[in-house]
Amino acid sequence: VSIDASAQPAAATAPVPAWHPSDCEHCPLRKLPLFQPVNATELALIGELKRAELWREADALLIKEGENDGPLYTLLAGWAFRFKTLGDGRRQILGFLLPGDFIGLQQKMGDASSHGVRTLTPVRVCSFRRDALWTLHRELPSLGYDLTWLAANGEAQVDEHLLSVGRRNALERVAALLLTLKARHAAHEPAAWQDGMQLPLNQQHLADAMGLSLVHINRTLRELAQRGLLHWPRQGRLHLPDPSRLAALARLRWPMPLSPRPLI
Amino acid sequence: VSIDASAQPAAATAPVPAWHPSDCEHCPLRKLPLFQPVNATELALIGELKRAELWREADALLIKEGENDGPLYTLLAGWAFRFKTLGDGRRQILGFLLPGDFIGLQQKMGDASSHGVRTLTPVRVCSFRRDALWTLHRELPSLGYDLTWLAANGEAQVDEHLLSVGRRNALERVAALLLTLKARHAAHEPAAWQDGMQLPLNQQHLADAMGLSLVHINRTLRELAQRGLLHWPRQGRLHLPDPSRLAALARLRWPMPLSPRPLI
DNA sequence: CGATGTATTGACCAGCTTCAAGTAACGTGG
DNA sequence: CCACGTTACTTGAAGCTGGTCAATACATCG
Repeated sequence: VSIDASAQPAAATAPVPAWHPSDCEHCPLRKLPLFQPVNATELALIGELKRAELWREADALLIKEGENDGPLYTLLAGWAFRFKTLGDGRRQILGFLLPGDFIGLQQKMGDASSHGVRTLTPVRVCSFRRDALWTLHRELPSLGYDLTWLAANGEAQVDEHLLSVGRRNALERVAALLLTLKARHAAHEPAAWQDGMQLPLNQQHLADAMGLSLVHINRTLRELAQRGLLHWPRQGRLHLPDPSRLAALARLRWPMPLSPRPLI
Repeated sequence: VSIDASAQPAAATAPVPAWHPSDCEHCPLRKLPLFQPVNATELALIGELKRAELWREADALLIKEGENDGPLYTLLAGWAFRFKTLGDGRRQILGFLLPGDFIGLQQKMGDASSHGVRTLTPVRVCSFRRDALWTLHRELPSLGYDLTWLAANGEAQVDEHLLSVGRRNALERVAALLLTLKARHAAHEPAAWQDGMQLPLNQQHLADAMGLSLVHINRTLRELAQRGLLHWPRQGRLHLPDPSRLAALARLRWPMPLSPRPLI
């Protein structure tokens, strides 16, 4: 996929392009069982609040760390991650963002603490008007409820991640992360199970997500491979031959329950 | 403070006691600048949804891990903490709850992942009706917005915690945690700065929060004390003589900005 | 006074980090 | 088409941070 992102104006300065709310109806994401159905009224309001559909290249900064009035996005295609930085270069990846995830909730709600968002692949996003959060609540409480749901669900995901980093050892951490990503990925491409999944991460990303060093991530991956729990050829697709055994190692429930989520 | 919690019926089975919404107006928490003002309409709705005011003793389980239709509380007085467990006894404390914090948002929003809540001190809580979350959104979107704010703010707090556990060393972690608790505590008792703060935690709690062992927490505290950054006599009040130096050690912004939060 | 929970300290060890070097894959320009 | 630069991955050796085990001190409470 070759994308020239510079041809796209930045979100903040872009003139409002021709946009038809009806495009929302054809959003292929909504057809997935991963997402809750919406009624026509809700769909119409979401369409109204939409400002533009944008492309960004891989490794692009969607939201700057520390920014407190950043943009509001829904990720339509591609992967990204949230992160925080410690000033001397130490970086902690807080979580990964997959299609359908809402981006920027924290930025809009108080300036307390803030994180950055960076793309992992070329990405397509919906950008929303700055006042969308409040409008959604005011006009359609059901969508306001969905926003609370998304925020609470986001916290639950970070909770689980914190459990890993705080109390699991390296093998367990990597097992838990890869299984979680596999489960979330499978909800988008149920067909791709057989030939493994294309993970757009390198070992540095894994290290920064797990609070480990790059070197130790490498050793841990090789250990998992040696135990027959993982095949991940260079630049190739990730295979997890025995998810149940991995889940037992990580003390993780498997299969992982994924409840249908709102898509805004 | 001597409290016999067994004299109070469990929340789920309690008959609705005599309750006057006007009590909400006199809630001493609302007088603190930490909390956003509410108008009469909002106050009335909150009062309506309130079910009871309950006491719990110290070290009581407010919410069981794994429970997915648990109660909904606002913490009125006392401290508590959220935690997750790994099955073989390993426990990760996810965060600490202080008066004004809303408890149980995650439990109500999907069953994905769940955590427990345990009190640190004797505690007074408001319990809400099960459908309060939806009613708040439907009847008063401004309160629905507040709920989203609270959920997003909760995620931001866990984000910061995850940064500590993932990328700070033991000294930095403890410094960051104690400073954060000091800042939050000070918002409730601005007067108590001089003679230190009463922290209702033991070293095991610190260890489980920071992803460290009990022994290493002890050594870290003594190291901080030796550097003159901390005085914490047994069972006594915690003094942080030089918060700025602590903050520099932890690479934390100081003074810590605390924006006014909604109180529901 | 003994029982219990919490804090403290030492000795030893292991998991993980750091440093360093080497290999493989890929894109670019000559 | 090859030389080269760049990036990601791999591996070894050494060392440090933090874990485990175990014993002791201290405090509170019945």
